[in-house]
Amino acid sequence: MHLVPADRADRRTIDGHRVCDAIAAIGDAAHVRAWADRFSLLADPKRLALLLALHRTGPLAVSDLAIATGMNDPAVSQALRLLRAAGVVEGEKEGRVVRYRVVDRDVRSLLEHCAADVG
Amino acid sequence: MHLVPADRADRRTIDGHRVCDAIAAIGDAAHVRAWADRFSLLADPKRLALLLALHRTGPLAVSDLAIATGMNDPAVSQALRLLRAAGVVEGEKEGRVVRYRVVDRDVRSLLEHCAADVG
DNA sequence: TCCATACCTGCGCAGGTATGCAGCTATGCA
DNA sequence: TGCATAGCTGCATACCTGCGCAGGTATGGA
Repeated sequence: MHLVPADRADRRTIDGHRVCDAIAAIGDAAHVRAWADRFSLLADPKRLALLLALHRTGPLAVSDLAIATGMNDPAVSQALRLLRAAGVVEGEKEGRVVRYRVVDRDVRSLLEHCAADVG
Repeated sequence: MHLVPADRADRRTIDGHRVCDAIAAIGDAAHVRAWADRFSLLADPKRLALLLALHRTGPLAVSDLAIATGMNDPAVSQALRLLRAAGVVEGEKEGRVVRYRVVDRDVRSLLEHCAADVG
């Protein structure tokens, strides 16, 4: 197995075969980037709080989210815009109220995972 | 249940009781922050690649990680310093070679989770 | 002693991102 | 028609973070 790209094939290795294993372990760069982006969305305490609230109590209005998290309305709106653009949440309009919910399967299971150790 | 803090108790709610549910769902602020920090460590493609390599192929030397990921040595070293400070990885020195491995339980299961959908 | 290797650290730059404020659109009600 | 509410957007600022470069420390061998 010669998985080391040509541009760095001349560099000295410590454990030669392990480098190839590592390259195989990392896999596709696009895949890694996609997951990094996903983690990035959860990396902000405000956004994570919003997502936890949405995930565990179901559809919630923007201003209710603002009250629950202590954020102001525009901040909530902007966070939701980001999450909406990434396909993580979706909003349903009912009169002048928009209720959001989490729709991304992977993010949902990550939220489960991080809510699990609360007890 | 009156979980809404005093400083925002006067604000109008859409679904009053759901706000309290949401606050309960979010839980302790320190806990949310801790998880956000964890996600933050995985939010960079380079760091995630390093962690995937370490997690799936076991202890690896710094320069081997550099070759496997295409990063230069200082970049790898700096990323590992961050992860070490957070208690995610640990390095074992053997002569002049330092081999790192992932030691954080939660991060390990997150890595499993994101490696799972590769197939 | 001298040198090469393996790794670490500090510094500065460039790019991204959160945050607050002001203002806008749209809906519902009188 | 007029007004209040729910939500969205744009902009400016400050901050954070990744990244490369130069240089430093420690180990091993000649």
